[in-house]
Amino acid sequence: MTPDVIEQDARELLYKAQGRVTPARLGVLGILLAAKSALSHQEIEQTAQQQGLSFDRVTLYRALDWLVEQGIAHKVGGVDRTWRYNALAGATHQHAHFHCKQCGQIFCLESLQPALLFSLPPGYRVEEVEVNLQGHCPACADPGTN
Amino acid sequence: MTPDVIEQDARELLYKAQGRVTPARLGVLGILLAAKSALSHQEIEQTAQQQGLSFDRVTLYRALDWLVEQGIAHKVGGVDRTWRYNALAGATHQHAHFHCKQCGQIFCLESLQPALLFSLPPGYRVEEVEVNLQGHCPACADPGTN
DNA sequence: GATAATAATGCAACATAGTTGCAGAATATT
DNA sequence: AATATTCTGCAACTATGTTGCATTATTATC
Repeated sequence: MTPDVIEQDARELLYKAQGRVTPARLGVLGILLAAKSALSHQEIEQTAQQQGLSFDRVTLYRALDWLVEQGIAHKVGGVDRTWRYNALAGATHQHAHFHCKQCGQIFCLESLQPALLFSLPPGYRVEEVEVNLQGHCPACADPGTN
Repeated sequence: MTPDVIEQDARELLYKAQGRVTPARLGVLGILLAAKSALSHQEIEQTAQQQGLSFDRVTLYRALDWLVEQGIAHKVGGVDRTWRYNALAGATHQHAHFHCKQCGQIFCLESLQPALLFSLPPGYRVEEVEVNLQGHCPACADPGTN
């Protein structure tokens, strides 16, 4: 995806939601769409700066919250206890996340889902599932293949 | 378990570890041993106050870190992105946690473990697993039975 | 294209979780 | 009882996240 295509995508997504299309939201959503893994607030801020964008820390928090509210982005709790965000392009809400200990990236594992529940003790009513795996991602586990 | 038995247990565990037996460590470990679920730093501090114990916030952090280092306690990341601690009486390290939305308690689910890994994409090397479930615990889901 | 209503932004200040350095106090060892 | 070592408490600090409010930008309407 080229930058312009991403910007266009971001713009469309924002139009569909009820709210205003602002540079901050466009920028943030663009960054999320371009990212291959979930980004922390800090990573987003840095990327924005590299792109010449600049907005307040608070604005970023609010833009992210808003994107999550609108169902455009996804807020995931990583192993380091900070929130990360990614733009879900039609992904289901409940899926596992893999945190690579080496490169630090977080990957969504859409496939790892149904195997979970069958040994749950009786009486528990499960409403949300969070699965965080840690280890080495394919690229870091076996650098030869890339 | 009565308070004295717990204190005795705590004392023994501390003796076995290499380090000093201090009131703070005894108190903290006692609280953890008496708890049915994983406690946050804040909850431990409150409980300690109720018992007439008093130590600095920092001391508590350090005591907890030390207990974790010694393998006496277990540090788990809850859904609210804060750390919680519990004294693991022979429990395996890798098990799921259940966070009750109503009573806020966190339960360890020792049974929920082996079903996890089989649909993982190839290439990932998993070294740690964190499973956080949210919902209603048996007591809150069906108050009649208690 | 200008105007008005509404919504988003920036700033400052605050809240909470957690960390670090260091002097003084407590523990274990002899 | 004296010593070396290790904890503790204090103060200050960092990082993450939140709130209130005045200012600015967006969008719908004219």
